[in-house]
Order: sequence, then C-alpha cells, then structure tokens
Amino acid sequence: MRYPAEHKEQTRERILKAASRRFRSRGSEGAVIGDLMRDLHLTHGGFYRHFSSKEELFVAAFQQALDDAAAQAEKAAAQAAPGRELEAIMDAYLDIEHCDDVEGGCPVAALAAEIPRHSRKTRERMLHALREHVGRMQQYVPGADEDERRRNASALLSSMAGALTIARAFATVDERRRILDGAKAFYRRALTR
Amino acid sequence: MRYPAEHKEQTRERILKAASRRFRSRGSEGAVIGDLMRDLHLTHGGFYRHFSSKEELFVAAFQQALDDAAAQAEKAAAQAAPGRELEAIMDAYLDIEHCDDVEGGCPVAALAAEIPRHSRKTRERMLHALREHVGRMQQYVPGADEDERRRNASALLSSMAGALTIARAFATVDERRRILDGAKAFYRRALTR
DNA sequence: TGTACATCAGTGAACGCGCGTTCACTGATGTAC
DNA sequence: TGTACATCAGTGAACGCGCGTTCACTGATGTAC
Repeated sequence: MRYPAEHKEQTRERILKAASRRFRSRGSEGAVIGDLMRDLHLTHGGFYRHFSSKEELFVAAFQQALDDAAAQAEKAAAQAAPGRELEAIMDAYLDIEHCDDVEGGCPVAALAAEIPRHSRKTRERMLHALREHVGRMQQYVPGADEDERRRNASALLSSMAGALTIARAFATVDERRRILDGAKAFYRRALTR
Repeated sequence: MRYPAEHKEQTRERILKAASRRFRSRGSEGAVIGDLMRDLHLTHGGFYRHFSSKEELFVAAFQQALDDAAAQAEKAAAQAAPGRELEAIMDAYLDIEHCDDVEGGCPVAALAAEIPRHSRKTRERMLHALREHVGRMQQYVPGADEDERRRNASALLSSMAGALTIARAFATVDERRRILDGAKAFYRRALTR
C-alpha cells in the first residue's frame, strides 16, 4: 500500500527510538531486529527499507542516545542556580532514577565497552559522536583554559559513566545508591579546588 | 587415551586462562568456544569435560581475572614508597600499557556493563567477586572509618574502570594518554583532602 | 607376572536453534496520458 | 474526468551461517584378578 508522504520518516524514527532503547539495555549483540520490529507491530523484512544493516542502525541509535543525554544534561544545567550548573548535571546523572533507567539513560555507560569491538568505520563514527558530546559538555566544567576544561570534562564524564555502570550491576537499590552517592561526593571533592 | 594424573587440571587451567583473556577482549557473546579450544590445539567437544557450559566458564574467567587484577594492584602497592600505595595503584591502573592490554587487563572495565544482562545466578556470582575485590582494595583507600573507605574504594575503582573503558575506545595513543592523565589528576585532587 | 577389563580426556560429526539478510509479492495511492 | 501504469512501505517465507551443546567413539594407561 502507498502511505502518506511523511509516513516513512515517522516509521524510521519509531525504529530508531526503539532501537536506541534496546541497544542500551541489551547491547548491540543482544538486541534482535525481529523482536524490535515486532514490538513496533511491523515485520522484520521491512526493516531494510529504513536502514541498510543492523550496524547502521546501531550507530544511528548511539548518536541519537548521546543527543538525548546532552539534552538532559543541558536541561539540568538550565534549571540550576547560577554557578551550580555542573553540580546539577552531576546530580542528575548520578541519580538513582537515571541509574535504574538503562534503556533511557546514558549510552556511554551502557555501550562504551563495546566500541573497540566494532568495525573501524563504526568505531570512528561512534568516537566522532563521543568527541562532540564532550565538546558540548566542557562549557560546564571548570579549568584554567579550553584544553584543561576538555581534559576535565573527559575525566568527569568517563568516571561518572563508570560509576553508573558499576552501580547498575548491583541488585539492591541501597547498594546502587551507596555507589552513586559515594561517586558524587568523590567528584565534588575533586572539583572544589 | 589416558593422561597423567594432573593433566586434566592443567588443561582446565589452560582453558580458563585463555577464556579469561578472550572474554575481556571480545565480551561474553563475542568469545567463541570453538575458536578458544582451537587456539589451545584442542577440539570443541572436549570443552564439556571441564566446564558444564559457556556461562560457567564465563563466571570462572571473570573471577580469575579479578584475582589477577587484585594481584597486580597489590604488587604495585608493595613496590611503592610507604604512604604512596594508592597513588602507585592508580598509576599502574591508569597506565597506557594497561589501557592497551585489554586481554590481560581489568575485567571490570571490560565486562561490567554486561553484568545486568546475565542470568540472576551468574549476576550474583559476579557481584560476589566484585564485592570481594572492593573489600581487598579498600585498605589502600583513605577514609574516616571502614564504611567511608569502602565507599571511596567503590567510587574510585568504578571511576577508574570508566576512564579506562573510554580511553580504550579512542584510536590514537595520544588521545588515550590524555584521558588517562586527565583522570589521574582528577582523582588525585579528590583524594588529597 | 600376565591378561582382561574399566576409565576417561579428547575427537569430530551432527543437531538444533537463532538471527541477519534477501526477495518475490501485495495493494493503496500517486501520476501520466 | 477516467484509465492504465508506476511506486514503494510493508509482508513473510526462505536462505545461510554461526555457534552452543550432545554423543558415539577412540585408545593409552590404570586396575583387578
């Protein structure tokens, strides 16, 4: 059947959004095209009208998830009292709700470990997105010059992702909270002088 | 054929050691039993004389890798000047050589993200090993009491793992070094008051 | 001491299943005339 | 305005491959007698 003009783009977006969530919770190998499409009330065959391969989808989903993460950080910063933007970003990132929402949360925490396992081309595209993300975040991070801000942003973002990843491994809310709070206190100490 | 008494145990150890390296570099899904056994000049069928399943092997390999990681940290601490044990551990962990040796390096950096994706039983065993590891490390970490030391150890270990994971994603030694050095400086600031 | 049998690490063919990808087909709507 | 044809998102069967696991078998050595 022939669909309205915008229909295809809408389907693509639906696939991308659902995939972005699935990849984060299950990894690039654990997420299955057939299941993904079935959840959207579509069949697997139609997938290739929208993406040339699963890998293509994975990269696009990673990029989209990073954009979401940046938007969330910026939202937290915008709502913060002046001078407290970074603290607000950290609090939002190391929040128990973010921790328990793997599907909707930071794709770095969920997927960074598998970057080296992907093809060269895929890796480069993921890294490009990652560098861009650090670039967007460095404005909130203290440092004597641009270069130090960038280094601090890298260190802070990757550290927070690590803490979130470990916290997510634990079974009880209490344990997860302890790790997140420990990390918050730890980074605050590093950033105040 | 019948083999000498210790032969079986030796083969088991060879499989475990090789698996531990493969899982770290390729993830639990990326590592393949057949390839693993072929590299050891064995055939895949024999695998099940030593481990009941791939998952069983994975857990054992994770535990073994954590033991190795602890041994490496303790070695670094033993060689450090008195009072500089933690610094030595951090320097060894965030070293470019450790970064570039995914196979022989920290299993937390390589595999933590997939803990939540494993079966309940597997997860619990991995977590048990992880808690034990934090317990072994907390003696080197400052803090007012046992509890604070444990929190700091969790925060530091998970943060360093995150930084290492992100560093490993980058293509050039320079970029990896920048991230590692940035993280080192960052943690040092958090730990000196 | 010699002989028959048991043991069991390792072999390799085979099984079963999952999953990414392909492809001929459908059919509602747009377009050309 | 009406008609023939083109388009193309979506369908679902089928293909091909990889991989975890099973299983009947091998054969050197240990053990029972």
